[in-house]
Amino acid sequence: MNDAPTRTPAPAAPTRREQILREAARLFAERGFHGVGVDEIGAAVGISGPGLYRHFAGKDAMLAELLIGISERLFAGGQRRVIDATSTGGGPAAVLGSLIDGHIDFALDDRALITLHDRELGQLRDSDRKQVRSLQRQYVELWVDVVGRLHPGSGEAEVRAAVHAVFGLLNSTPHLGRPGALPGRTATAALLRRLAHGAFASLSDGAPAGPAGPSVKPSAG
Amino acid sequence: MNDAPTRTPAPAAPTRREQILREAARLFAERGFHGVGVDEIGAAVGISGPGLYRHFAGKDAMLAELLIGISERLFAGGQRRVIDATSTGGGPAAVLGSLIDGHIDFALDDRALITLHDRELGQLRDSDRKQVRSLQRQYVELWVDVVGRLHPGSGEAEVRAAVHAVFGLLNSTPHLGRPGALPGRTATAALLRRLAHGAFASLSDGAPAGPAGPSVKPSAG
DNA sequence: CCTTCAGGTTAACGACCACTAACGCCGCTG
DNA sequence: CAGCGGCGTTAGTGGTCGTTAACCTGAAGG
Repeated sequence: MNDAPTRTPAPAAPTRREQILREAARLFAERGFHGVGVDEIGAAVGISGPGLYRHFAGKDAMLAELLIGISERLFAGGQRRVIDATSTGGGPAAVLGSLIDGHIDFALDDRALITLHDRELGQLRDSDRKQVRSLQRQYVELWVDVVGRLHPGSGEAEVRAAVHAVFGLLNSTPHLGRPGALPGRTATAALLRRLAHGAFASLSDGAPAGPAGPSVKPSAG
Repeated sequence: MNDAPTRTPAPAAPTRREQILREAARLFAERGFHGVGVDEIGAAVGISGPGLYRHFAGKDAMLAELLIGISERLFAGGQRRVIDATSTGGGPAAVLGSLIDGHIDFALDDRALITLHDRELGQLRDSDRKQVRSLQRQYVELWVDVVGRLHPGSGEAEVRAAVHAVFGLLNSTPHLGRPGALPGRTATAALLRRLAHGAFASLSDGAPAGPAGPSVKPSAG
């Protein structure tokens, strides 16, 4: 149905398709899928409007390829890291550390895709959405497995929720893109790493949930 | 609810406006601002299409009122909690605990608004967007102040980034709305509280960033 | 009873937008 | 040179959607 692989499919897909995908991702992340017209996408790569249809079946196809690609890369990378860290004799702590590092790399390198990942899923056709969700679920499972092994005292539902919460933490990178943010990529990565490890560490802490003691009852707004 | 006589003009707008706003928030969060038509919003409250224009100047006005309302409530609530916790003799730890609890309440009670908060900001008119951003900045400042006081060893940029990251963590609630998630609201709140405190605690930990030791060098993705 | 007004209704309009049609240019290959 | 296929162009088309116009209804109020 879709355009056949014109050339070598995998290694060095040349220029235009990737260029279009990158700009489309950026624009979709900035203004939302429905907020961007095909003319804008075309203009962003130097061609105009319907010229895009020589490379993609439609606007939906671009989004689908983006979201499926993200999910695949996330899951494949996570899987690889689990295998590598395990095969080199690392325990669950090492595996989790590698997963965190990998996710941070992804979040820092592909902010636009991170944004799209959980924003425009509803715009996909049913089949594509199912595929993305399946990949997401498998990726989450990698984390739940290792976190559950690290914190046997926590129930699976709790671990799963914690994993999602830490995803939210790591995926916050688009919000800190301000001007004079952190010194650099390395510092940001280090900070996120510490925060993520700190969050997970609280699962087995002896410390209770609320150290604030009295706290202020909210009641009325 | 019926305490106010129906003739009071301005202050207590009765039911319809609020009803429309609630449904609009839900729909916008589900399918995005541009993904929802006015007919759908109208249908959700039992009227059809252009009837909404008796209550709002337009679709944009609904979104603006939603986003400004969220930001105002967030900031006002945070401010109140800082004052209350401080006046009752609480130190920075107590203040931070109260801020966290308040944000969790908000995240659990108004998932749709949390989603809109950082998703549809770009759709606002310039003046409205400025107002929302200003309120957001002031809210962040509340957190940065207290977290900075709790962790004097961290630079301001680092603290700011950590605050944003913890916001991402706490705002992850829309992603755990699955079927058999956590037992209940209380358990979810307790978990989020622990995770947030754990993340902040890592700022002053003696523990270095990467406890995984050797870890797997990622290089290419 | 007649007026007024808030809160609806349906019909229509205008803008926008994804997509298609028809055509042009250019570097191949034979 | 002929022809062809990849890649781009502009003009047009159908559909959707926000918004407005014109009209209706029912309750309050003198």
